[in-house]
Amino acid sequence: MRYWLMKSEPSDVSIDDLASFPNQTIDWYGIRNYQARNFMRDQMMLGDQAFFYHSNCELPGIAGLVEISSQAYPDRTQFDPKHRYFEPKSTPETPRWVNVDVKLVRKTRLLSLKELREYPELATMRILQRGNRLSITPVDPREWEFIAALL
DNA sequence: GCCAACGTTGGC
DNA sequence: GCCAACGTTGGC
Repeated sequence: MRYWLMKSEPSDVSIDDLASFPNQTIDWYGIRNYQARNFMRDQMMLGDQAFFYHSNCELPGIAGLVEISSQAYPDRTQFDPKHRYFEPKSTPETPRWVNVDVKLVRKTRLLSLKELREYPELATMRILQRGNRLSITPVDPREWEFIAALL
């Protein structure tokens, strides 16, 4: 089992939005970065755990715990010409983008980015590195345990 | 809204 | 295959 951190803009999908969805589950659509796609396609397994992270908002930080509840499959939004995530180069036979399903485990307190930066134990986390933009990143098990104990 | 950092595109 | 230009991300 692996651990992950997955960013979402709360103006798009917040932790409270996720809690309100059927089965408290969402298809993690809209990933248009090859590295993040490959994580979902090649490494994510059913039952993997992830932090749900609020990004690009007033108070960025970890907002909840989620788990991976499906294998990767083609992202529906790439086929919809009217969708902002439309991908003209994708066909149903050769889809370029995939997503997994993500299910809420529980909402947590907001563990802010500012607080995350205060712990030397977390200094090597990808999310804390300068210029980091990757929206899905692996989390080291030791970092996972450390953060989980703070929530 | 600013802007640094990064990923992608496309001409050559 | 290089790399300049461009678009996006995301903290502040």
